[in-house]
Amino acid sequence: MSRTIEFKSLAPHVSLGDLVYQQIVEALVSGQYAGGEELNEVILAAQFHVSRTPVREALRRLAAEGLVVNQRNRQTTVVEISPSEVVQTYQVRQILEAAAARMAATHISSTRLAELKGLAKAATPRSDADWGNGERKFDEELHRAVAESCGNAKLQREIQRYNNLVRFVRSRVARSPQHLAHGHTEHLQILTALEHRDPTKAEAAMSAHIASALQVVLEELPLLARRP
Amino acid sequence: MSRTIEFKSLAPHVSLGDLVYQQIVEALVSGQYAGGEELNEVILAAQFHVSRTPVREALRRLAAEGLVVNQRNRQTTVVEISPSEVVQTYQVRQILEAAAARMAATHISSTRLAELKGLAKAATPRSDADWGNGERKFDEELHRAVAESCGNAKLQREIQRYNNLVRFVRSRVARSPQHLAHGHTEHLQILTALEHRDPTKAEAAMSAHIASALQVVLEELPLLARRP
DNA sequence: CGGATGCATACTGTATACACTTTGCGGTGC
DNA sequence: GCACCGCAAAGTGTATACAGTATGCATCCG
Repeated sequence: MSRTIEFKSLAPHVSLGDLVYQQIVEALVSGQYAGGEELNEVILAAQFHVSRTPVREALRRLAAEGLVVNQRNRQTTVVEISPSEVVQTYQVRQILEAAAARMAATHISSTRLAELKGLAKAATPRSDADWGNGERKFDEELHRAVAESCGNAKLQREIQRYNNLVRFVRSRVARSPQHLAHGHTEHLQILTALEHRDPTKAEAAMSAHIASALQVVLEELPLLARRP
Repeated sequence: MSRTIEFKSLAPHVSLGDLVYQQIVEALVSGQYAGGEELNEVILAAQFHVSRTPVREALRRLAAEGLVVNQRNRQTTVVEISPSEVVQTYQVRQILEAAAARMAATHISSTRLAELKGLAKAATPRSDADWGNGERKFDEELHRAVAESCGNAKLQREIQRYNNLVRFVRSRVARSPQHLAHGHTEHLQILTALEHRDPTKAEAAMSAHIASALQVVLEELPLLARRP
């Protein structure tokens, strides 16, 4: 299994710990590690051509975010996601982002709204094969805009922090891009509620959106068992 | 300023990093550091009679929780809490715990409810000087019970993690114990809603409770300026 | 043949040494 | 006198050496 990793990047004032962290997150979120797999500090250090110190730093950070588990004197292991934990993760996301949507309805700037409308148009598929990229970008930007525009930096921070776990969980269970098409009308409803500056509707739309995303994911759950 | 710290405790399978972390949290939450104060790794290591490694670990963890800030190549500093950040912190807490209360209404066990009722009785003051301890214990246990009984381990974890920041913020601004007396009837309303298994009322009661706790704190805000 | 015991091994936990970055101060040249 | 340059000190970032702990295996005893 070739899992060699290249970087030693050109970034000047970013610590190796940060780089290693980002690399491992990317690897985890793109499904390169199996649930329960052991992450050996020495091996990782060799792969990244750094010492154990930055690797340890990254692993502790990942553990704090819930992507890996480390018990004292044991190798840290990639978290195993049970169906019930998928539900729990989406529930927490629902709680955080629904609240953010409610607040964003009164705080979001009109320029930001205009940006989103542009992306929404771009995401509308010309052909049916055309889904994918445009919709994914719209999805990401919408959620990001809601978090950034909620008017509460601490809530924004929690949402973005939690997003790593969400991406991790999703990468374990969602394979088909069907949820993208599925989510388009929901996204538009959220956007419309924001345009109308309607907190209640924005909250409800976001809540429904995440609930339905969970449903889509749950239908694919049998996949959970067989992972690389 | 004698800030010597004793431990080197008897705990067998707890790492020094954990111990240092707990000690610093305790120090931060009990107001032993001023906002903006610099936390020097070497000095802390000396105070705890350990090397810099566990200290660094603890500091990174605290940074992840938002109690301190560290920029690359700069000393980590204790976070400075502005009035607006007090509001933001309580808002996030409100979002998380109100949701937990709603869920706990359907999940909490009757034995747990009985425990809480016992504490509630014990917290009712015989004399007026008697507030304080009983009420604080009731408060803590109620919030803990709600988090633990919400039926979502991930939500519970986020609440407990966030609680460190809440305690930190509160320690900066709340001086008088007046909020304890103030909160008693609100606590009872939460408990009653839980007993009635009424999610909506439980959520509303918790939400109102935290909002009013914020109000009490805001009235003491002038204190924010002058800290040790 | 089964089980317990001791040892080797492979890790993580901690300490320490070294490198790099930032910053403030002092000297020097204009 | 002022500005700029350079250097030294202090502090963090990283690497590495050392210590401690859990675990599997082999061996020995019953």
